[in-house]
Amino acid sequence: MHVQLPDGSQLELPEGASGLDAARSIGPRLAAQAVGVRVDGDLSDLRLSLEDGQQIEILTTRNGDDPDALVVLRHSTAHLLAEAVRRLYPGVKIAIGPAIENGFYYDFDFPEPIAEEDLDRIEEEIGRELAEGRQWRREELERDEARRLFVEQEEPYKVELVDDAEGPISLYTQGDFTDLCRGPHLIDSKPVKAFKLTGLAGAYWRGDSANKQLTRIYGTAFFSKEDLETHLTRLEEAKKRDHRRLGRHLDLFHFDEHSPGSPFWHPKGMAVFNQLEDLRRRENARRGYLEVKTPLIYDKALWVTSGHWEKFRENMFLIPVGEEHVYGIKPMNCPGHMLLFGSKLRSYRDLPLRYAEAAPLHRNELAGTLHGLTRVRYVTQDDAHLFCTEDQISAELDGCLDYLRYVYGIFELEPRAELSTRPENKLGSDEEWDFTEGELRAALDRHDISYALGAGEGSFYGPKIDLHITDVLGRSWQMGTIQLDAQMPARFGLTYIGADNREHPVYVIHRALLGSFERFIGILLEHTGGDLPLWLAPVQVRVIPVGESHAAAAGAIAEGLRKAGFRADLDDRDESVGRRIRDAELEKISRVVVYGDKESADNLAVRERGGAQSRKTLHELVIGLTPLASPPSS
RNA sequence: GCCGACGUAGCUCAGCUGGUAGAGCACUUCACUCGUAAUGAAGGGGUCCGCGGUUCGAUUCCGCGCGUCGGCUCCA
Repeated sequence: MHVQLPDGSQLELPEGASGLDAARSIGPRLAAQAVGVRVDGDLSDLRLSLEDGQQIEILTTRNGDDPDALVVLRHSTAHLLAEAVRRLYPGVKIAIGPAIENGFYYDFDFPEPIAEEDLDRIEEEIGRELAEGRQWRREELERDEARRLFVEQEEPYKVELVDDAEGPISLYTQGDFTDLCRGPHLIDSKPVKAFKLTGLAGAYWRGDSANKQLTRIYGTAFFSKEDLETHLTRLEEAKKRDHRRLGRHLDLFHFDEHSPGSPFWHPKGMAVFNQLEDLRRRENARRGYLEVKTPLIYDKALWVTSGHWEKFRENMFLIPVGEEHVYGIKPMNCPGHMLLFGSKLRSYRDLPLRYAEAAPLHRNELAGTLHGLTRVRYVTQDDAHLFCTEDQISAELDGCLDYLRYVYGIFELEPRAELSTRPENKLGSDEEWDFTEGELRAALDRHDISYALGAGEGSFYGPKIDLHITDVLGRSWQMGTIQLDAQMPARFGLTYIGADNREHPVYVIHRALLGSFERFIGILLEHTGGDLPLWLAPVQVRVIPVGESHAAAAGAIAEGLRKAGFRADLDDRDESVGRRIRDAELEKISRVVVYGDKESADNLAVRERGGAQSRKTLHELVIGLTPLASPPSS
């Protein structure tokens, strides 16, 4: 038979030859370095037989940048970890241990809890395994045989996995450690040149909080020590861009234990926040949205009607009022907007009706989930509810997606779209969900937006198009969301009078495009490293008088810039010019005007962040900055 | 909420095995009046997260609570 190599050449092999055989026939060095094989684009095990006509690519220890090569390395290292743990901790039960982005983990059920210090001795044990050398053997068993093996080994989690598996079971054995595993794995442990156990965490069996919590050990591995060093350095660099750190250093916001999860916005942070609010308000007005304001607290009865009492109560702050009543602080704007819509009879001529409100929302998020600005209890969404007829749904979705494209384009952010479908605790029938999910899917297709499917991740009242962005530490956050809802308007009995003079059901599109201002600012800080575009920057121009005698004139320049609509300040501290320039750099201020004996309003020394200097009149400075001082228009 | 770690000056952090605390930056004052990334000197500042316990004595050891960090679950 023949297989095709990456350079296009054909390789002749005997029937049933494996990827490893192919590597050997090319050369012994290639075979010695081989870690896996890509067959027709998919990662596969070197031991598996190839078929005639396949395209193959041998992955080796030299493919340190190839995610597939690293997956094999890390997955095998996870097995070494499990072997070490089982030797060191008799009675431990093993669960699963896959490769993940940037590393791997393995979940264990320890008889006694372990602590982070234990990682050192586990690392040493893995080091011993590597010194001895390990070879992996692959075998396939029938399910019954595999089940018997893991029952004998008293590995209940593995037995459960075998029970759920289909077809023959593949096993990998290194040393005296055998694991249920789909593979692929290394041939031997020589390629594991650098590894590190990076963390310890609790993780529920099968990701379900109703199940037992296991202990997860995280680690990473590379084909060279240099690659590991590079990885660790990159992590350190990333931490410097952490929005929580930037928020403190740039004096944007802080948190206090008296109100966990609720940011205190400092004047400079508020300047950023307000710019986003202005963008929202201006663009909403252009697109036919109507600004409203609805109450922050509502009687429990409203939450019962909306379904929040049943589905969302644990996440709500509740206030007892007198003996009889309980009020809930709103975690979402939708119920209030339902009441507003229902406050009078609506005609088809009124639709679509687009209510927008960026009200403060409070969600009692679990303590362990709070995370700087990206997960807060005090949330402000750029929220809107679009009330429309069934016929108007697709046009309204088009409007949302167009708006979405505009707003993310401004920030040069490229979110990943996800279609989140009906969850287990949904309201409404499957037929209704078929319809709403279909509408969202069609809208995404119309706009040629590729998306992942988030099965079961929809809101309890409707499916969603979600937009996700990754933070500086590689964590994915949901930003914007567009949700199509037939449930809530029905629960509120919302209808409109059609041209036929009869009542018809109303649909609602819940949409937030930035998501929340809090999370958006957090992500934006990380993506820009705090170097915000001029229109968002808290201080756009700083004026530095050279000496005391220049303070008044320099102050007038700053004042002139403020009158022209810029956020300008004056640094007349009793410090050297060099010192004040340095501070402006550290504060990431875009433009600095140094004002001394040589300067006048017609001759300013302007320094751009980074060092470029030029001379301009005040007028030229204003004219030059003006286009940068507002976001690109749609 | 769950698992693990951590909590010392405004910030970043030192502080062996118990004897009431330090540095750099920041802040205040004074001198210098300064030209594009740190002028010098002096000074002030701490219920060592909180509450209990052990001890002659607790920042240090133990328990509980609160908060933060890394994960899990959940979510904008």
